[in-house]
Amino acid sequence: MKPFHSYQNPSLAVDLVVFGYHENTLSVLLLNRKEEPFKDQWVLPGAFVQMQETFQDSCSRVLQTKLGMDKLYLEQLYTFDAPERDPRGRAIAVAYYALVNPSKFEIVAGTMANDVQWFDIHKIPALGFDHKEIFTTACQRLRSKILYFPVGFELLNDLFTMTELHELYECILGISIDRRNFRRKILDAEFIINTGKKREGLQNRHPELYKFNQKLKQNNFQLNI
Amino acid sequence: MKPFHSYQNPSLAVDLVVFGYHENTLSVLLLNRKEEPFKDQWVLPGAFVQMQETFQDSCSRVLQTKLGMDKLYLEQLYTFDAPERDPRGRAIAVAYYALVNPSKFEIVAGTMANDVQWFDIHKIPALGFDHKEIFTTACQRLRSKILYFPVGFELLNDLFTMTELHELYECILGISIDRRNFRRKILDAEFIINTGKKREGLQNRHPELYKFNQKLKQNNFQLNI
DNA sequence: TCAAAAGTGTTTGTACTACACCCATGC
DNA sequence: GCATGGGTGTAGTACAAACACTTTTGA
Repeated sequence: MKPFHSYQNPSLAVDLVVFGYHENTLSVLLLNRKEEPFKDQWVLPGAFVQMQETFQDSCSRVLQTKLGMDKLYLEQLYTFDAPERDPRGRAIAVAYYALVNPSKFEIVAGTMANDVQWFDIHKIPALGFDHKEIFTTACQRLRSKILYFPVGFELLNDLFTMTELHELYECILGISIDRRNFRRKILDAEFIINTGKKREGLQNRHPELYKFNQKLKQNNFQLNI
Repeated sequence: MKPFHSYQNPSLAVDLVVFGYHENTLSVLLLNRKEEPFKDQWVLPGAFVQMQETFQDSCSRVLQTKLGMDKLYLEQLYTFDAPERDPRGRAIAVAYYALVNPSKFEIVAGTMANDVQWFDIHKIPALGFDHKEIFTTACQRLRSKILYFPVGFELLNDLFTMTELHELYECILGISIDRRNFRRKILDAEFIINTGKKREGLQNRHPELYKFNQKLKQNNFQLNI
């Protein structure tokens, strides 16, 4: 058995769409490039895949070194292969998306970028490479995923109120959802568990606190919203 | 702007799960390897991605040269990156799945394989590499895709009867579906169009012939079966 | 006692399920 | 005329949509 020929292989990178939710706004993390190509433009964070690394490893490395984050919800999105997507040469991008609670982390620009910032997903600037397309794909995936898997909870605190969850769904889906029907459906789906605790110290009635149901039943629940 | 460093990059291949439907059986195309690793074992067809090729190009090349097929329904599935998946070294596989009407093609083993054959998806042999996992992923994707996109029609002739379509859905989903409800739902979804023609020369009542609706409405229809 | 947000239940309509009969054709 | 498969309709049920009142809290 021979090892691989020393073919030339396309370069291989992971690019990350990191979603964060804060104060009723869904945001994505962008960094401003210090170097050509696309110097001083905003792009998705990413890194070349090292020979011994899994994609997950590469993603963790990006999140850790560039952003000071780690151990997030991470899911492979799609692999982008347009030959002209990188002016430096043939480059394949395996896109992942991550969900973050920004209040748990503090972003750090690192040495490789001018700046790192959260952008409201409705107000993102022009992006370098084909990152606009990757971003759009990620938004679509998130919207469809949230309907059949309790994925949004990564964006919230461990304990959250029904209203917070409701607002998150409205924000991600971009529609308004009847509060009472939403409650019934999300409880029927058994995505969440009532902890019995309440959030204290508010002006109004103290809302019940829920948590994500770790042991959720496997049968592909479809949340018809 | 500098070109890429001469990093060593993982080798990059496409692997194809080619589904065919014939005589009420959903099959997958496997080839028997002539060389190590996994010599004389069955694997999914695949090829290394050339520097100037898109993944689609690579897939077409596989289908054309190894199988004598081309221009099929083709969709990217997932990118597999386990470091040990290929004993020759680090190799990334971008998996695609394809849908074929086997009666339109004749498979050819080519020079690279001992044999190429259709296998009933319920009776596939042990597969080399991580191809079992790729195959399983493809089956799941096909099952979920068929419920919200008229993807199955690629597996049938251009004109087909309602019964043929019904049997195809039962076969792919592995469940039995009420004939009359199926007809109503598939027509409501506007996946297909009645051509007004009938299939002649049968022993029994001549069934109406349908065709795939090219201009189907975009609003993500969910076929609740 | 008032304002603001949280919790709860009912009615209505639509869509899925289950099911049985008639029709067309070739032998 | 009969066997075989193809086409059609309806009653019951379950779930989603629409909607309003009561409760809790702090000020």
